[in-house]
Order: sequence, then structure tokens, then C-alpha cells
Amino acid sequence: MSDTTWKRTKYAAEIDEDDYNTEMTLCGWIQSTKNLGKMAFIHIRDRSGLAQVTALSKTMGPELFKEITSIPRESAISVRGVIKQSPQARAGWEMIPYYVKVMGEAKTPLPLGVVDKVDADMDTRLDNRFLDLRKPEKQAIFKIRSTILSATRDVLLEEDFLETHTPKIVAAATEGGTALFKMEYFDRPAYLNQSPQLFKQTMMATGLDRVFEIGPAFRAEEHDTVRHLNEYTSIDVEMAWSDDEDTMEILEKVIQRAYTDVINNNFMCLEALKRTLTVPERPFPRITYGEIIERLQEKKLKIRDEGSGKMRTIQWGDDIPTEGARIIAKERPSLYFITEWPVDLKPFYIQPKDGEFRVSKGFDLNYGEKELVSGGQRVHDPKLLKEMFKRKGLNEEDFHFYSKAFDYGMPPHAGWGLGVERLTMIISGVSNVREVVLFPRDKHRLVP
RNA sequence: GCCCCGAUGGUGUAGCGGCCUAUCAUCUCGGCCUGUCGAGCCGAGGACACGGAUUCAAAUUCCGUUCGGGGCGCCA
Repeated sequence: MSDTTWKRTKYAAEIDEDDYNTEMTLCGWIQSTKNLGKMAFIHIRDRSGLAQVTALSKTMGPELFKEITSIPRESAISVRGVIKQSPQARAGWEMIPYYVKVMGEAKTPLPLGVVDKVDADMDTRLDNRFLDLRKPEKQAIFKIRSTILSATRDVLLEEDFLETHTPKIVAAATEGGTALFKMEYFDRPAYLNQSPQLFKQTMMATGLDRVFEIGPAFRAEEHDTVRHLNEYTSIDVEMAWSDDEDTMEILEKVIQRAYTDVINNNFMCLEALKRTLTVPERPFPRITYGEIIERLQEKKLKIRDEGSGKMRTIQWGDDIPTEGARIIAKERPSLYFITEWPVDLKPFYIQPKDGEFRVSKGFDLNYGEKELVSGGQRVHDPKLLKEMFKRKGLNEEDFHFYSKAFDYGMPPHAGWGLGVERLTMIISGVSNVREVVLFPRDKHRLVP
């Protein structure tokens, strides 16, 4: 029989009075060693929290004492000993060890201190992400992210959606506009997909009716901000026989459940992040694009005219610049929909609301100045789709693989795409999108 | 792509022409300590991104390179 004494009996946080005076094994990383000479306190950290191992030279002998106190911090170890009640210990108990095995010794000095009293730059942290993520407040973000994803799946499956996956390697430009990463597909050029948009819409012509996909999206834009990534995770939803209002309602349910589940399941994480949350009420406030422009005009927001290059007051038809979004965010710091966007500011697949191609059935969901979601009712009439291609200056031929589905019975449909990272940022209360991705990909960072 | 800003021990910083043989904290190593949990005390170790220029003198000024930070546009 193989020796299994090194295997974990319980996580630190699972140990209680019933375990007192029993022999157990703790597994984790040495967070700190406080050596008082004849007595030492070794704090072992595992996923659940901290455990105190109290070593006594007198009872364990000077050799084992020396051995256990000289293991470098952040080494992965397994300690076996007896759990003893202890009023002086924070947890009310401590382990008196008799056996220690170093499973993975840490080199010194550490490239990044886990509990050091000095902060490290984001760059240093990301270069040593495995150490950075040993910090409970960094782990908390990813536990929250996981909850958000499972909450999303729960709601969508309850609402009769089917989870799907579409290709990330594509032959040609998808929506147009965004720059794509080029790659080699055997002997042909190919691209990494910027969004599942065209594929999920194609699914609407199949009879599957309601689909969603959680997957990566790639954008080759050289945007270098705290809210953009070149690889991000998108929750994409598309529903047939539905309009913009139907899909907004599903979105509200998803967001609401994400908040609820995080509050219910990640109490400790929120505490680690010093974050208090309240579940947003449905329906979320709706404000039209036109109302936003009027408000910005009242605030005398000036923008640079694309044609003349001169500064002028913002007007209907202009995109909302970052500065404008901040002005609105002061009045609406939480979640709100922006509806009735101009047709010209939305992609070709967004349904115009009228025959004049002025206002569309596209919407955004914002949290303050942050854009969280973009969605809308889609164009489903093939004739109108052709006209939209023309209006946007797109070549219909390039989209044949997609438009073909519209020629054989495409029902009305609507949907949206939500940035998982942005929702995680909002719920976790962190300000840099890189915080919520294990190994973020931005303009400069490709390793690790 | 454009505009600002920055680079000093493992980590985070101070210094911004000579007083620098470079500050402080953290860290690492050694010593003392039987109740530590931001331990304490004593001792030691470790750095001016790279290349050029100006100057009697450069961590400090200038140019270039590399790397990083922030903002704009665009977006999720």
C-alpha cells in the first residue's frame, strides 16, 4: 500500500471542535514562519483560509524543529499532526506537528511577495500570476467570475436556451469594422473570429429557437485601456420569434441572477474585496439615445467634428464619446439601458425601427460609463438585409454564407452579447479589466 | 494609430548636475527570544533599463532604443 499520510484530511476552514485531539494532515503553502527560538508559528494557507501550526522544540526535538522552521515561505508542504484547542490561536485551534513533507520548495527571494507590505505593479503581478493568485483577494475575483458564469448558464437553461459553440477560426471578415487577427489555416489565410454574431443568427433559421454561447472573442484593435482586451469572453444570446424587449428581459434576469448568486455564494469573496452589493431591480431604467444627446447638449459637451476637425456641440447622430458617458454616469452610476440608437451607429444586422432608417431597435446596457452589453432586434427580412449591406458599404457576396440562411425562412429574432470581464469588473468592483482575466492578452502582453 | 508620463536592489520607492561609497520600507541570510498573527531587537546582503552625447563632474541634462503606465478614438 502506498503512503497517503501526505494527503489532505480537511481544508483549514473545515476544521472545528469535533476534530480536536485528532490526527490530521494539512496541505498548503507556508505563508509565514514566526520563529521565537524554542517555539515557532507556521501559517499554512490553503484555498479555504489559514491554519496555524505551532512547533515546539521541546516536544518535537531540535532537529525537526530546525527543519520545519527553515522551509522557505510559499513552499508547498504537507504537515501531519494533532489538532489542539488553543485560546491564543485566532481560529481557536492549532496543529501540533510531528511530520512535515516539503512537496515543492520555493526559491528565494520570491519574484513577488504574497503577503508583503509593499504593492507590486500590475506588470510584475501578471508576470508572476501564479504567485499573485495566491492572494485571497485575487482568488476572490475568479470565484466570483465562476459564479457569474454558472448563474448565467442556470438562467438561460431554465429559460429553454441551448448551449452552443461556433467556430473561432473563420475565413473572412465577419461583421466588418473591427480588425481581425490573421492566421494560417493550412495553406489558406484565416482569421480569429471577433464575435459569434453571424453564426448565432444563422442558428435562428434552424428551429433551435434559443441559443447561447460562452466563448472567446478576438479583436485586433490596438486599444490600450483598462477596459479593453484583445481576447475576451463573450456571453452571446440569440432568440427566435422574439423582439428587442424580449431579449432585454432575458438579459435583466441574467444580470439579476449573477448578483443574487454572488451575494449568496461568495460572501467571503465580497468581504475580501471590501464590496457590498445589492441586487438590481427589474426592469432596469431605460433612457433613449436622443435623451442622452439632449442632456449632453445641455451640459455643452463639445466634440471634434470628423469632417472639419473643428470643435462643435454634440448633435443627434454622433457617437457618445467617453467624456459624454462620464457625464451621464454621474447621474446614472448604476445599470441602465440606452435604446433607440441611430441606425447609422449600429451594425448592419440591427433592425431599423421605422422606414426611414433613422432610429433602430438596438440597445446598449451600461453600468455608469461602462458599456456592458450590446444587443437588439435583428434584421430578418432578406430584402432589408440586402439594403442594410448597401447602406453600410459592405459587399453582399462576402456574407453569402450568412445571408443564405435568410432566403429560406428566417423568423424575427433578437439577442445580445455581454462581456464577461466587464460584468465581473462591475460586480467585483475592480477598475482594470486585466484583474479579472487569468492571463490577459493586450497589445503588449502575449506571455504568460 | 495619436497624445502625455515613466524606468533606481527580489518587491515598492526617495534622490532630479558635485554633499551618492544612493534613502526608506519590504525582502533574503545570520544571531537573540515559549504565544506570534503588520511580532520585536541586533548584525549583514542586494539597485541607478540599454546605447550614444553634453560637462571638469551625470542616477540627475539631451538624443535614440527597448520595456512599462495613463488618456483618446473604438468597443464587450
